[in-house]
Amino acid sequence: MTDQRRPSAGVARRSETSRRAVLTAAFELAAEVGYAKLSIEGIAARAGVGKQTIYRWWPSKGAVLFDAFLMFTTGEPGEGGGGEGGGESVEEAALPDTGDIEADLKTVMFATVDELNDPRYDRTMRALSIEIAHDADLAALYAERLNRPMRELKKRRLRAAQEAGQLAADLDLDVAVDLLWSPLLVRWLHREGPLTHEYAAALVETALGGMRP
Amino acid sequence: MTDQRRPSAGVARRSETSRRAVLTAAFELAAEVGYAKLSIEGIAARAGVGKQTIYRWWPSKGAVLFDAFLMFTTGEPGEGGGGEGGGESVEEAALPDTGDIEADLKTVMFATVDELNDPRYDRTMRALSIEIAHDADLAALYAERLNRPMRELKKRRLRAAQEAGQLAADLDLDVAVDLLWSPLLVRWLHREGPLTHEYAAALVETALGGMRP
Amino acid sequence: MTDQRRPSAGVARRSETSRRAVLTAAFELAAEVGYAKLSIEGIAARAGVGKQTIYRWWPSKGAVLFDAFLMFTTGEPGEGGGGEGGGESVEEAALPDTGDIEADLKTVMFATVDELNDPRYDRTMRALSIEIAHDADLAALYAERLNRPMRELKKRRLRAAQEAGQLAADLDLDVAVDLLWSPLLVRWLHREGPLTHEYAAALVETALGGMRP
Amino acid sequence: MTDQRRPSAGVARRSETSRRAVLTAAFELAAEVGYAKLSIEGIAARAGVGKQTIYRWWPSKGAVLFDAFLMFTTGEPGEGGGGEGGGESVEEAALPDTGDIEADLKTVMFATVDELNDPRYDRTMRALSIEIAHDADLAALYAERLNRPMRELKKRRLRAAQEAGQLAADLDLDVAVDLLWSPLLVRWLHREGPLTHEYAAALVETALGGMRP
DNA sequence: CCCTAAGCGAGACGGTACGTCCGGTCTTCCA
DNA sequence: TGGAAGACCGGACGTACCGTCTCGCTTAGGG
Repeated sequence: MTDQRRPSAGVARRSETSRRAVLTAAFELAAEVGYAKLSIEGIAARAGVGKQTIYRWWPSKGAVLFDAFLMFTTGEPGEGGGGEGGGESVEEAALPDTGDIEADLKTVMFATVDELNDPRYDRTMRALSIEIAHDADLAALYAERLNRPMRELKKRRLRAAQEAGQLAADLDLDVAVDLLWSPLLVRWLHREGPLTHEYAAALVETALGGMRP
Repeated sequence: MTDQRRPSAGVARRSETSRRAVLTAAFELAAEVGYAKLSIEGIAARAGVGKQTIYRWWPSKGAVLFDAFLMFTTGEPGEGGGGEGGGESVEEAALPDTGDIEADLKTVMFATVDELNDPRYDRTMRALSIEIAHDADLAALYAERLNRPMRELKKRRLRAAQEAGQLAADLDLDVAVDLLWSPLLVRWLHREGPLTHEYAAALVETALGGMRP
Repeated sequence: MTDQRRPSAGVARRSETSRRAVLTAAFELAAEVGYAKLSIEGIAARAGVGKQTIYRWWPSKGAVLFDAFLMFTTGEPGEGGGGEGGGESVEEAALPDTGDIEADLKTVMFATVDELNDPRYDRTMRALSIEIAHDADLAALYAERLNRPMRELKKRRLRAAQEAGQLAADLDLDVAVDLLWSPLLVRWLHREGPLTHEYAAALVETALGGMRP
Repeated sequence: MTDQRRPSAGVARRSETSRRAVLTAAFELAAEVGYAKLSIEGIAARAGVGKQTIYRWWPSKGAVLFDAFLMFTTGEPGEGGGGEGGGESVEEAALPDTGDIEADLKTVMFATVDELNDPRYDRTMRALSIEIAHDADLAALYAERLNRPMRELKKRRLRAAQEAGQLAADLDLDVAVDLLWSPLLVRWLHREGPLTHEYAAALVETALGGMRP
């Protein structure tokens, strides 16, 4: 997000306490009140922190929210590039692989559906989504730090299936991932209909088999 | 949005002039400054209208934006009144049908891609999308008045292909529509990558043929 | 206030019902909510009258209040010049005359004190006073229609005392009236101290006897 | 008005610059446009200050006006802080004392008359008077901070005359002050007649000599 | 006895100001 | 020197009234 973490050298002593207080407050407020009423003023107050402390370390409300999300989702580190110590949880994770790609995809997508149906996660994720939608910088950050690792995981599972001959050898895995997950996201974000396991299953089946007879 | 048009009875009717001025101002401002700087105060000023006139007839900034979009997209009516005079443009329209479903889908999706790449349309549509994402009422309105007609059109073309034996007889057309268009929307809204004809073509081909070998 | 009453000729038929409803509403609202929250909108609503009916017949909020005061204070007529039929109540009234000017003055001033201490009268009169203080036109009207008759009454009693040799022959009665009543008004309007009979009595005694030894 | 000036403790202290800008703007605007068009919005704009800065430190428009009047009338301090540094100008002042109470009173009252006839002073003072008339809190403040010192000055001169045997030994000086000045105020505020030196002279003479023969 | 013009209630309109909230910046003190 | 505290300017929020302006309706003349 920002630079910081000039390890020793000059001086630089960002308060870890404040950082965590801000991110925690942001995350909780997002879950409680949603995007519309989420204010930097409110975050600072809830965190017991001066507003300047937020402005000093984050460029925008979305950036705070993003870091908060990162902290509570992946291991911890939040933002500093430093950390090979934190991202591991994502790196080490893997999608289930029972050998049956259709079943495994359904398992994962059902989990996504359940998550999006949880009000707390819904509000947080919705707030983040909205920030991303109108802040290109944040979108890039999101793509790189949150979306890319997730997409890698998905592609890894698809690649395994491909190598097992269950998917077409010339399948573009990025397109495949979009084909499966995007409809879920759109239906959720724009509330175009109920987000059910049935819908997710239909997506998997249709995407796998294709629309042709 | 609102009802109005109690033809006689009470009295004092809504000013059509003001209504159009507001919607025009909203549409133009959204295209010019984007969501973040779109204010009711600004719309009122640009429209030469008292703020109360906006608050009187629309429940939220998003509702104004929605009506503006509706007015400039479909024929006219916006919300009240006209009735059977306006919705026709959408109803009467139809997707191209050359007999080749793959080619026709690409044609339509290329057009969508081009639209989303146009900065003016991008800003307007993005503003509307964001409003929809955090206003369930507006989302319902959008689903009903803007999304449903478009989806009907798409499904009509798919149904024709289905009847011609080019698509599976048991294909769920709603799922099919989502499969094709959602990835476009997500990539656009979250700026996950360049929105190109190539990408759209890949989507069509993969969705039609399926991911399996 | 206004002209109206072109008896026949064109047409002109002001609704007496509305006039009274407006004045009653104004008077009651002034007594209930005081000057600060007294609005033409509120008066119209309470009177069940269109705002235009007020703007048509009165030039200002103060004018309405003035007429209301006039109607509920002196007999009735309100404003139309027509009426030699209404002012009589004031004309016919007279201050008490027991032959003892000091006692009589105290009686009258005690009554004034009591009136000003009554919350309902206080609020109404205060609202009117404030309007008068920042509207020269209204001030002129007030001086002519409400203040002058009252002053005449007072001067009449003083003149009687003067003729009876109880007051100096060369006493300027207007100055005398001011000397007696103004301190009461100022103390009341600016809340400079408690408005008591004692204070009124002291005023009368000092004014009569003078400040010299 | 307000307290403030917690010298150390918390932090962030009030801007003296803003305070003076607000009071200056209020004073000038009151003199220029009068009570009716005096708005907090206007004061803030003219002072180059955020509205919140006014709302933060003053409870009402009248309070601002009062402080403005205080600052431009007595030395300076306005309300908070300074303390013993400001009130002196009034304390040290004194009414003229030539030994002739009648002449001295006329001198002072002529000055008052001239002041009230000055349009700038008239508008300012009228605005303040009106605010006082409908705000009891402000009235108390006014009585204490502006009226009391002035009254003290007047009583001091009257007391000197009393000790010199020119006034009755048992004269209530407060009543005497009211007797002399209130008629001036009422005639001015309600515009009951021309405010002339003649009128003031008549007041002094009548009050001194009494109404009796 | 109808016709017509007014007054009427209702209330929308373009505006101004209200008092509040928040965004970002700046300043002061403490640790 | 980073951080808490919070004042500051700016500007949008949503509300309340202002004074003006249609609307249809009602009603009282004059034809």
